Amino acid sequence: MTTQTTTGAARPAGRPRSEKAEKAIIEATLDLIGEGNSVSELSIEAIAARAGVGKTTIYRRWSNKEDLVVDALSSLKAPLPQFAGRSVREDLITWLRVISTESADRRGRCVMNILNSDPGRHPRVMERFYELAIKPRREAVLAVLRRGVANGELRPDLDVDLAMTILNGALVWAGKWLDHPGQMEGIPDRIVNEVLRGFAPA
Amino acid sequence: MTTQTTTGAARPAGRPRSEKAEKAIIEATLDLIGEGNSVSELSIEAIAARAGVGKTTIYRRWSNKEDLVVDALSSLKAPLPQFAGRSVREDLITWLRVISTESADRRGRCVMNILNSDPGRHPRVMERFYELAIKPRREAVLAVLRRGVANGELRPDLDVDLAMTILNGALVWAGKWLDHPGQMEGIPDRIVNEVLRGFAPA
DNA sequence: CCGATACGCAACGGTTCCGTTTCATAAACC
DNA sequence: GGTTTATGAAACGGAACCGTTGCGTATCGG
Repeated sequence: MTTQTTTGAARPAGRPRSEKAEKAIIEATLDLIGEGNSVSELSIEAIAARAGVGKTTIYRRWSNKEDLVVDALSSLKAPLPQFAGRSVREDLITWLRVISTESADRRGRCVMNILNSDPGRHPRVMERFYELAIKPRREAVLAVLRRGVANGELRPDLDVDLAMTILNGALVWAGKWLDHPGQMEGIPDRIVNEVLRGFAPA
Repeated sequence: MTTQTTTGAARPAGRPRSEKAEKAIIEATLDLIGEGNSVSELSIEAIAARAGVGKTTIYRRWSNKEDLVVDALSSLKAPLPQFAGRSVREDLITWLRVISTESADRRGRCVMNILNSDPGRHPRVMERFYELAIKPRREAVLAVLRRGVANGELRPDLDVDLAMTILNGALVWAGKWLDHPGQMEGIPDRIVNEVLRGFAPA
């Protein structure tokens, strides 16, 4: 039994694990996902090489690839979009613009690539990812829609869940079939306008 | 110089290529795609094993994996859905129901898996696939929407392209986030109803 | 300094897949 | 029968990656 001077968990003897290496590994993982690699296509060797790290350093921290990916995705806490609240229309446009804009940076591409991957393939990864990156925002947007139902901006019998599926699905689908990001320019506004008015004449 | 008794292309001497083997190879390829394998994940060895065929037989016909996949997808000519034409609402519901139903069989799953794959990864495959399986149906549905605009069922200033993106995107997105196929039951009807009426009150 | 642990690196044996070659056999034509 | 081509099976060398091990070095606490 050694003398214990500090309270709390005993610090193990020897060289401590490198924070820098850990960051580099997670960054490398996110880079590779952002570049379009599916979870199945990720290889520990590629991650180690990209991070400038030995494979040992990875295996010492994570026992398998999925655990690593789950931890990497945990660093993708997306900030909740700030809704002005002046109108539901405005907030929904803001929401779609946020998605659209974020798809340009690395984190956004990560999110999109994971979203577009087969959910049945890596259930633990998807579950964690959903809780972390999707659910909070989903709740926030649902609140906007419910506010609209409550204050008469939206139909009282609107299915807010389905409404959100329509909005998100439309934007993602649009992004998938446009070659150049520039074409996404006015899409959020146009989608919101069309679905608010409806396709049928007044 | 040999005597030429038949007209047309000279039949080469020797054993002819087996039609059966060719079919088996393509079926095996579609099976594997339908089971969720991306094009990158397909391996010639797995295809050969599944088809009960030697690798030689594959390499003799296709010089690379993409050529094989392109040919395999060519056998997926989706029949155009038959629209009753009584109303645009009805035809759009029919359309979404067709997609939804087809997602259950192997060909449909193939289509969905290819659609959900990264378009930038195998451009030749995607291009061919779009021309073959997407474009014709897209044109047919656009015709339905234009008919609606012309006869007053839809708003005269409706953006039919965007409208179709919204419909398809919503359905695909809904299918992605439902675990059991049974939950898709009334989704097509509900989507069409919501987007025709619009989220805003009349 | 010493013991303990982590580090990057290189190498290991094992697996999967690549694209090619060899082989005995099968199926067409003359 | 003889020629020619295709077939399935097996094996090749090579590549990528797996998860592990050993090595020399670096970095902590005592």
